[in-house]
Amino acid sequence: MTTASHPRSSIADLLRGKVAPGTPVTIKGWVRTRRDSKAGFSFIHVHDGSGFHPIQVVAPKDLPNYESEVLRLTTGASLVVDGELVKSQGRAQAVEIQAKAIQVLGFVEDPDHYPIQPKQHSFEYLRTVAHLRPRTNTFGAIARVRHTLAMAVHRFFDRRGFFWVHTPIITSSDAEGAGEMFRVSTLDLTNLPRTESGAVDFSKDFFGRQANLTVSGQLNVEAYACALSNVYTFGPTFRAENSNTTRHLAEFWMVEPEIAFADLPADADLAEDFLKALFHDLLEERADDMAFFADRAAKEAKEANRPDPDIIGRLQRFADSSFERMEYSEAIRRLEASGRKFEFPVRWGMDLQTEHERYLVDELVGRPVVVMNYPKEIKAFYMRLNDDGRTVAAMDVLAPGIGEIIGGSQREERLDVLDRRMDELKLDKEAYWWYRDLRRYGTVPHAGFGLGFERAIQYATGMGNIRDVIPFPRTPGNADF
RNA sequence: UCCUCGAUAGCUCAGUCGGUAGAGCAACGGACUGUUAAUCCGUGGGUCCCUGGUUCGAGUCCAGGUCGAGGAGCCA
Repeated sequence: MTTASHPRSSIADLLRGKVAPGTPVTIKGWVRTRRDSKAGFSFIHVHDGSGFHPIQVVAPKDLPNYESEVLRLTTGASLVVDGELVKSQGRAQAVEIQAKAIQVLGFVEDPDHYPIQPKQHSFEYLRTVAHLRPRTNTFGAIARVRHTLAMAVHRFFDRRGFFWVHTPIITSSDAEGAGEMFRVSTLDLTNLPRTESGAVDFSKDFFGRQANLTVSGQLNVEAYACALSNVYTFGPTFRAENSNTTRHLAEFWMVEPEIAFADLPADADLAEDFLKALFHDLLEERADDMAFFADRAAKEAKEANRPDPDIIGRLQRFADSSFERMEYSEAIRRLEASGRKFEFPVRWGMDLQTEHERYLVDELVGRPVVVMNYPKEIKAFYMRLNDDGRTVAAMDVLAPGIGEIIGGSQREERLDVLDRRMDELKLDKEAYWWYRDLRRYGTVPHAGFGLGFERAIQYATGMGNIRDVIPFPRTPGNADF
């Protein structure tokens, strides 16, 4: 019996009723649990990742390998089941598979030490077995949700006539201002070439100059927006910050649309439509997984004596209600009028701290808030200077319970103003020669934003730690797997 | 990077006043049952994170270190 010749049914399809009871079927997957009945058969829950739920296989004792193999199956073992889809006599499921033959592909060596047991594990522990954690309910669900959201990103932009631009992973921009960068080099670290003055001679390096991993595709994608009008980039992004939090990764994925002939309000509208479309599609396409996350979050909240976050209702409301728009100056006024004692005192000109964002979103408004037009001192050089001369057309989208999920701006399209800003910040204009060219040759108003993809997944699933919504997380001191 | 907390069986944890190691789950053996992370009985399983110190004696106290988590900052 060769497994390759068997057509394989997806367990999700079988449970969904795509196949009529009485039909012969073959499934392939991994054992979740096994229960034996002395009445003459075993129940095996088999999972193949196609959906949230496993399917129950009934293995009768007259199978030739019942004693020798079926009774030795433990959690994690892989197998092929040939049988018939039948209506279940049990209560917990509509259909099950009456096995005619079971072929074990792989037993679990040393079941006593198999890291994934049919019980609740701590996420902290599962991070140490990142290669096996996708076999759990939670991480399987996250993988499917992640995929669905990624597809929804592409679908949203495609339908609106945006083009996906593959911006480079390796860049030579040395001061994009978005954070510390990882160096890319082929130099021999034990024997570095030196210039006459003793500095490292990067002209001998692979690219003939210093190179780094990208911290943002924005500057590059602007070039394509100034030619194709509506574009976006979606790919990995790298920050060498020593951040140890539940919402930072050294390697994460970012979605960055860029729209030409657009101002900040248009940018905010796009961000709102975009997020709503993502969550709408997610609720529609991954109901089984989302029900699991909602249950989990509800149970967790109950144990901690907190109100149920109501993951699904929250996303539905998110998708149905409009985002609040608020000027930065207005946000400051509201914070000052709150009567709250904040750890960081509120004054115009400061950046909003986590505690301030929480108050605005969770307590004051209760739904997503777009804060717009920040003081220029706390924002990047490329953001468009407003007529008041002291604010720039920047925005942050703050989501309840998670904080900043999107950061964006209208870009400075006036060369003279851009140059003045770069001078103020002592940036090397030569290094940005091509970025400045975009303003010299047929400049247009344009705007864009960046969505932290993992943060969107966190918000959608209620997962507390960003390291648990990416398959193999990279954080300071950790690049295992 | 700063603050706080933690590390004991495969996993989750308990371990009193410093006196030489425990539970639940998992595994293994058995009983029972169209079972549902089944249930019941039994068995095996330990570098108590590392190094040093105090002590007759350290899982427990002290010092240093390693690793992890939560919060803050940076940000997406």
